[in-house]
Amino acid sequence: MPYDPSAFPPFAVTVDLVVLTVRKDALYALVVRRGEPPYQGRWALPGGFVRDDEDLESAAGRELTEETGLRSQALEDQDAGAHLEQLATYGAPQRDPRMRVVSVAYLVLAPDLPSPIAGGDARSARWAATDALLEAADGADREAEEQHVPLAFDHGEILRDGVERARSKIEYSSLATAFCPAEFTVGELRRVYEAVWGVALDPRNFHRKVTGTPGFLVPTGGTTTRQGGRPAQLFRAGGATLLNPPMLRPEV
Amino acid sequence: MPYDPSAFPPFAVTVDLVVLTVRKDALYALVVRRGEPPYQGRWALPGGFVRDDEDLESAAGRELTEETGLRSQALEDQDAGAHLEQLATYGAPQRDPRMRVVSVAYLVLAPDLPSPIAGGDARSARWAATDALLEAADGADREAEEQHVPLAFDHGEILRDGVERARSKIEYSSLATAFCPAEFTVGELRRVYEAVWGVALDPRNFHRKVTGTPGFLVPTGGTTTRQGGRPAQLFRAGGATLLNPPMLRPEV
DNA sequence: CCAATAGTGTCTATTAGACATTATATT
DNA sequence: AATATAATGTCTAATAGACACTATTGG
Repeated sequence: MPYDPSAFPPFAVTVDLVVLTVRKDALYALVVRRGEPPYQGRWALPGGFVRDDEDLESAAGRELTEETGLRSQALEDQDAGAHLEQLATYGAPQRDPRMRVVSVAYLVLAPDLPSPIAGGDARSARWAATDALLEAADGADREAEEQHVPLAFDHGEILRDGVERARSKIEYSSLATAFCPAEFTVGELRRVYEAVWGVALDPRNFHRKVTGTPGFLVPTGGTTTRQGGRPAQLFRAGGATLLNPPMLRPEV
Repeated sequence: MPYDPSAFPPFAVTVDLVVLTVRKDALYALVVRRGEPPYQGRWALPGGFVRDDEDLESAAGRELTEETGLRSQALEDQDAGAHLEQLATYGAPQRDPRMRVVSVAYLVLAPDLPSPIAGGDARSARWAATDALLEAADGADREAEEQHVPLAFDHGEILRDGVERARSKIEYSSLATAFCPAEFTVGELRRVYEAVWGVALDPRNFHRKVTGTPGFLVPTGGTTTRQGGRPAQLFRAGGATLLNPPMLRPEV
């Protein structure tokens, strides 16, 4: 096709973030309250327009920092910080009633933050259990109830895809450690798996499995009793990104 | 953010296709020759602009039909036709020197086509071995050689991501059948795995594994000798999309 | 006959999962 | 002492992988 700037329709491009964390033994997502129409007053995923000279991943990282104060951490990096990866792109013609918007969604896996949310636009941001958010997206009949209001736009669908991505990725990658602080115990890592998958795992088999997978965990030498009981060894994430053999999700 | 149409920079949105097929026991990708600058004369992935009122997946399906005559087949459908799924989105600011373009890449897995390519713009389209295309992307030193010219734009990177997606997805899904005709033998399916992974598999263990995985294969009753030797049973793809247990790629 | 592919059977080392036991902290 | 969590050990059924063997075509 010949180059003709008038031959293509103009789009707005945004990034939306599915920021997940584990707290209170459940999976939580970051949502922000919308201040203007459409969907005024409803909860939505954080996000915003991609700037003129900005890479997509840079835009996602910038939005993340603006909303949470977290530093993003691309796939390559190993240091502390949240894991960030591209999730999928959503571009149905009427997904935003104002104009044609294509949104590139990014998935962020973050440890439970000490301060609730320390960002700029934090007044109207909160963590919400993904269970409740996704229930709302399904059962549209009882919206009147407490938290059972679906997310704005197609953000319910995006959140569902993000949760499913997280659930499957911790099977065959070491990403579950992204939900943990820099140093963590085997029990804490197990509680991450249990929260994300929504199942109970045998602590003894889990311990044998993760400590036996090469490159998954590296002992730091320290111990902690923050969970009560016998002191547990502290680990940090090892260099391995792909787990072989994978962690097996029960009865799938 | 308040709604202000002048507040966001305009983007062009395109779809690019990674169309893969198995032929001659190797993985091949569809490429088209560029007629205009930039990268004039170079090979590129097929693709084009998303139209004003068009869904992203519809645009990908339309481009696929235009380029190959194939009917696309979204994830839900089970009938004959190529498998189509979203791969990833590429939006580096300078990836197209003419203007800011965000490209949503789609992955298509197609059976080996009887006629080479029966589409509109087929004059300058061909199947190319992915090995050669990706070698070119790596070793930029010997571009002078036969096919060792890298793909236009960032299409080498997109192709690499598509091949990697295909390699990993046939492990835990029944997608390998998308490379086969409607009816196929266990041996033909095994050659698909061998071509995509680039390994040799034990025919006897493979047979036991795939026929023992519930929902993977459904016998049609017919037989064929098109491969020579003893007649082989014909199968079609079963309803299962996720394989449990997964096929295991050797020595990864 | 031989060569080629299809299909089934057998053996073994490994492993997932169930569960016992010991260790070390707090209350 | 009672209780909680950590860590290691044992047993068994299931399985991946190696490989023997038979079946059925074409040349």
